[in-house]
Amino acid sequence: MKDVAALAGVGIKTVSRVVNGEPGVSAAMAERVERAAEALSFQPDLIAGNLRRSGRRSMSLGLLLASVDNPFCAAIHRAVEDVAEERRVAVFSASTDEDPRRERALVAAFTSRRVDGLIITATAGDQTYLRAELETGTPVVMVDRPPVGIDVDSVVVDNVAGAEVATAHLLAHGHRRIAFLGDLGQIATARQRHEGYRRALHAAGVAADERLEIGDLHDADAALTATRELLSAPEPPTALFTSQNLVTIGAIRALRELGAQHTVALVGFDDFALADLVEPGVTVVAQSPADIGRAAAERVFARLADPDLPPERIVLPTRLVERGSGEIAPPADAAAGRPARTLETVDTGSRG
Amino acid sequence: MKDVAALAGVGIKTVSRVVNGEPGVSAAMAERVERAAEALSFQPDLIAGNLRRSGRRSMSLGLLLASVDNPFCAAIHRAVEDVAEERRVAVFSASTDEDPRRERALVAAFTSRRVDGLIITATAGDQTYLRAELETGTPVVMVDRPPVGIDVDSVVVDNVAGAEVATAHLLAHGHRRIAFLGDLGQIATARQRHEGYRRALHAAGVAADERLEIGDLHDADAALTATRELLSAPEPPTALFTSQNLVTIGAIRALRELGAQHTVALVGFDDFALADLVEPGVTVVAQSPADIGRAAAERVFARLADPDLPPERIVLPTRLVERGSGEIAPPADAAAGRPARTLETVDTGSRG
DNA sequence: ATGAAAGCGCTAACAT
DNA sequence: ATGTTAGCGCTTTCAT
Repeated sequence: MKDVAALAGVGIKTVSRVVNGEPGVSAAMAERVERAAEALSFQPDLIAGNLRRSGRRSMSLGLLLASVDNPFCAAIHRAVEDVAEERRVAVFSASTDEDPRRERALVAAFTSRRVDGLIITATAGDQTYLRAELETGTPVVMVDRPPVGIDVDSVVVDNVAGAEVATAHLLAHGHRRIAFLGDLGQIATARQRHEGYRRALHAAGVAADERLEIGDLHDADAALTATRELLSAPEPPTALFTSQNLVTIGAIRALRELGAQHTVALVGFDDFALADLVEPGVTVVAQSPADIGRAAAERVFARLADPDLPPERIVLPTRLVERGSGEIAPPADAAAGRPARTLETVDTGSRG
Repeated sequence: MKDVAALAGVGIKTVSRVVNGEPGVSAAMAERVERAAEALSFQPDLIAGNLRRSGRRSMSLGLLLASVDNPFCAAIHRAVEDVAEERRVAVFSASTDEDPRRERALVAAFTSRRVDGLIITATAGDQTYLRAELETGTPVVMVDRPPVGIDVDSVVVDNVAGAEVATAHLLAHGHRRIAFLGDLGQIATARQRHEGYRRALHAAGVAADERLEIGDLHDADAALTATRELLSAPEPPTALFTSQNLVTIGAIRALRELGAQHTVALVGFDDFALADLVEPGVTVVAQSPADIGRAAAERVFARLADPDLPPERIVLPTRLVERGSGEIAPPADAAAGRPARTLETVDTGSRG
């Protein structure tokens, strides 16, 4: 900038004015400065500028996801990017792999770069370590999972209700032995989905059977093994409720391996690509990750504009998508001793 | 930092030393400074620090993808992140949506933030606009597609060879009417895959039929429509070669819609999740996006360490994965007038 | 309309 | 072992 000023034979402040399109510069002068800037292929240093600029914004945002490589996270990512881009804000992203220590390290990495806001998929434990950030006024929004130990904005779906709908759907189709395949117990949404499953069983007067409830499945392989074992046990389930993307896929692999995909019913939490193309199509309780991401990013900017906003909990809807796997009836002999079709006509009222 | 120095009753430089773990500070002093820093919950400003620090690194990297939301791109993204994280470098990412203007704007957004390196999936046209960046010494690595108009590092796969293998595979199974479904013509890899397709046909002595070559398909819907039309034409193809992820998925939808998934053969370029779970499994020429991303990121850091490295073109292998859809033989009457099984025993030699 | 000086939060170079 | 001064590239404030 100094060089540009020298070349144009003007003061450094005039260059600053021209570059930032500030008023108070004659056309002739602006022209001259622009030519000099062009000649030196000058590009203003946004970082240095914001060091002194009022508001002291870095025009960047930090996004913490389970993994940028996970389709659910990636959809959130894209929505956040789109909202940020409109405001000329760049986004840093990183993957926690569900490791609380990584989460803290990455937050530190972002805050030391003075991001204007933080969007976080919390991993576990609590987020009290964010207190310092909150005091400096940095907006923090939790996505997908609720905050623990701090009172900040969050964007979540009603996991309990979604899981209840999924389970009720299977009950309505006559199932009584419904297995629950859950993600890591440390993940809040995994626990909530388990809770919804239990509530639905209870509401239908079906006793929970702990042998049918498997947790701590974080990838497709673990889910495959667990499903295989479940189905080869003495009293196998007639239906599965899988509480997450990868778990659903693992379960599908196991069902196909056993040739049981047309006899054992399946409802998954989370939609995924090609869910309609496998045979049978996979019935899911879908979330809209793009909506989650957009809402979170918008909340960051809203709070940046008005720091006094009270923390808000934004709850987005889930939606049951019937594709076949969830509408399979139990075998005639499976519900022996119980009125198998009692709930057949119950409407879960959850579409849309 | 000033405040910390004041509270600890020391000079500002001592604080700097303690914070950065530089030698030459007595244990007692360090202890005192650390306590003061803790009390004020001081977090060093990495950006301000790097303003003066020798080397002048921002410890950040810019990654330009077609879309962060695309599984292929997301896999690259994750690999880049992992390499960068080891070096305590944060990564900015953004999506071009194949728009050259967006590409330029996003590069500008990154360079104005003084990223230490740029990894770019070029969209179209040429990248001469990057000249200025290159002169400042910023490492630029092109991923997935070769650079145009500039001589920089790149990490690509041999698309021509991969497409040739895919097409030869179909030819070897007796097909003579093989359709090509390609991505946007502006995309270099789309053109290369088309070239490989043509070469394979030529090598087998099969005349190209332009009615079987459809281009400019960028999403699943476009591919679905195109496939539907191809298959309902007078002389439909007996096999399809789809040159990209989403195009493959669109084609699968069309095949199922027409009930033709077990009669029309299909080989896709790019692997995708659940390719093995649809019926029949989808035969693909797979790339390894994680390897691509890792190689690109490593190249950035290598060039950062030694700016005089000559630009290198890193070519990664593709691999044919047979899953069923590519091994379907043409109907007995399809090859009328031609020696349908001549190439049956040709080994493409491309596995691994 | 234009420019000089001070300073953003920090590190480099050089004292002491 | 510790502190002082200058200055990174820019914007602010205040003068002209």
